[in-house]
Amino acid sequence: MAATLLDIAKKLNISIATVSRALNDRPGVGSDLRQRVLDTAIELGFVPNMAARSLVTSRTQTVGFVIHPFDHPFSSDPFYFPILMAIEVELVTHDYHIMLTSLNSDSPINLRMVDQSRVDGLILVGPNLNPQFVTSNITSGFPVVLVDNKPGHRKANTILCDDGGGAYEAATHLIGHGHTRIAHIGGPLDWISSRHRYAGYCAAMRDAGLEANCRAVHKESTTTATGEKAAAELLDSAEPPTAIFAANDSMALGAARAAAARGLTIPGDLALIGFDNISAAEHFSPPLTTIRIFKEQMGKLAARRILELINDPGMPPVETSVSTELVLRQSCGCA
Amino acid sequence: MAATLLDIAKKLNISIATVSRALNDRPGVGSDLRQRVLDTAIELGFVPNMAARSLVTSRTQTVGFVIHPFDHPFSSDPFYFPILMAIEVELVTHDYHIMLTSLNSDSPINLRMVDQSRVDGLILVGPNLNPQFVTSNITSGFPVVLVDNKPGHRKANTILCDDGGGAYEAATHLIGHGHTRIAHIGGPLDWISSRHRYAGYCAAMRDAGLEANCRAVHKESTTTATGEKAAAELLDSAEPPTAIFAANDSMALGAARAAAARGLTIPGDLALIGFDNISAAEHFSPPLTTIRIFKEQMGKLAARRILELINDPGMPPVETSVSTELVLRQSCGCA
DNA sequence: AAGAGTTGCGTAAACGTTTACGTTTCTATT
DNA sequence: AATAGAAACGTAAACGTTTACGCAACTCTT
Repeated sequence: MAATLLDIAKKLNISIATVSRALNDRPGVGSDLRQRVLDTAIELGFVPNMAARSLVTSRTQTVGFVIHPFDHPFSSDPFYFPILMAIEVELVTHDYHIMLTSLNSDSPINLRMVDQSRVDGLILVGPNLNPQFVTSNITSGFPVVLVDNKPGHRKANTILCDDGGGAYEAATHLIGHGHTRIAHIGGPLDWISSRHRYAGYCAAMRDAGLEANCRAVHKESTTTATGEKAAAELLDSAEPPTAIFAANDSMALGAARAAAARGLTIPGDLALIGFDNISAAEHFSPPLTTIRIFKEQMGKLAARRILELINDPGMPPVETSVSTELVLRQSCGCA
Repeated sequence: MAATLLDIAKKLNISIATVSRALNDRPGVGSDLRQRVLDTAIELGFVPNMAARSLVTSRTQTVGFVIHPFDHPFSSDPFYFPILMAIEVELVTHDYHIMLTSLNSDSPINLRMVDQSRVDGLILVGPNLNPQFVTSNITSGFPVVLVDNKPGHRKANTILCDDGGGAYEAATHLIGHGHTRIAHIGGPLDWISSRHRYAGYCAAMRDAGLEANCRAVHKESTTTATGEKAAAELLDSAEPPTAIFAANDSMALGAARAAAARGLTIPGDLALIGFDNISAAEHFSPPLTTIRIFKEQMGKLAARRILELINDPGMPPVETSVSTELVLRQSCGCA
């Protein structure tokens, strides 16, 4: 059905080699003939067959996007969807496609996608991927970039947001409102983002001389329910905090629930800042102050990085951190 | 690097044809030899090269997932992400992969994905896809299934949720609470889901003898802001409604804002029901009564349908509707 | 004007499968 | 025991590209 190189060649009484050269503008074909090839190519609606091409070039012009299927770490909002779409938009401008695969903890370490040589590179997303899987891939020499994940022991191409900086800014802002007993509700400490956010919080407290007041509780999940539970522990303790910085918006909303259950008003009795800027944050009452993550930017950078690696696999690893933004609303105590 | 059929053949002193037959368990190879082939295949870590295979079979074992890049119709929650993941999970059990592509309104009608014969079928998702693109694809004979979309004039393989039934149940529930002046805030009427939800609402009113009280406003977007605007119009009118059924949760939250701005309490002065059951609905105060959509089920069905079509392209089109569920919380007036 | 270099094109092999068609060997029928 | 048929395996072509190599016909130097 679809036109092939041979169809064009026969129509012009030339060889398929010349046709191929003309279409891939490689040297070795006269400019007049080249033009005639181009013309009849569009006339016949020619589109190169990818299977044939990649059989000989061993290039597929496809990158794999690997994600944990139930991975909505810092919110029940699908966190990674905007990143995925941004990657796709960027890749498509370079004639690349994206192949999706989910990988839960008990999946085999090897991806069929790469074994069958369906992809030229891999973008691994999220902190919940099997660490053994991650390291085995980044040491394989196969082009890999990590998003929101980072192996501790080895350099890798990584795209993160500035979790530490964002957390520092959030905590500092609460300090600026006059709070001294500021607590932190964090995520699992084996997530790089949780560690960085916690570290940013600690640094801010230290720089303000409030080191002794540091108070953090880390849970294994980051849902609203666990946020509520964590806040309950803090609020029911001997010296309850007057402000809470939660590692994500969902937990911040949970904290607000715990506060409401104890008759505490926000931000009067308890100031609150989250992280992520999910859609619910804006519509909450009071509207939730939070840290915005530029996910589109992260996706774009991930896409560009993987393309660079594919074209030059020898490049040394680079870690990239995208800045965050404090978005002020009312839960922190601002007007 | 990767082992090929020839490697196995040489190791066993047989021909690649026999190896291929053994691995694809086709007849024509003795059971003892077949076993030895299987053994050395896993010994050498053989994985068939997809490019070579699909070059000769013209099958890629891949389906394309097409989505409008800024398509988060019934909420700012990425609506289609759970559907996408469910499709992937179902396809992977059948050794199929999924290739993602975004298609905005000004994209060319033809998908590179299919022209380059990278996919065996297409799943088109969402109401915002170019209608010309949709119809040109479903008439092409190429396997296509639609999700949350349906061409008016022609039969197609379609997966919808029971928008009409869900809306009917929502409106009927409000009527059960004693309301008579129930308004509807709807989405764009060129979306099939908007039309069905509107129709369900109308049917419920009619069946209750409240036909004369029907009152609907449709906007071009479905964000919180437009929900607020629509509710404002309704609440500021001569005979304001005592209950509102919104076509999605985001608009319902907007309506709650408009109510709050007018000093109206929920559900006392204004009862409210949404649609979708987004995460924010549960954490809103009061918690939002809404209609739950079984997106995972929709994805699973879409995946199965496309596989059926790929294996038998001649099958007559089937329209599937997944039932919805009323989830009762407080915004409707329930305890 | 003879040699060297360049340009334009064709020939053919290669990528790793699947599969139609032969050929041999085995089993079953008479 | 002779023959037919089935079963087991090999040969080779095909899928649609890319690309190394070869061979002309030019263009340029001296």
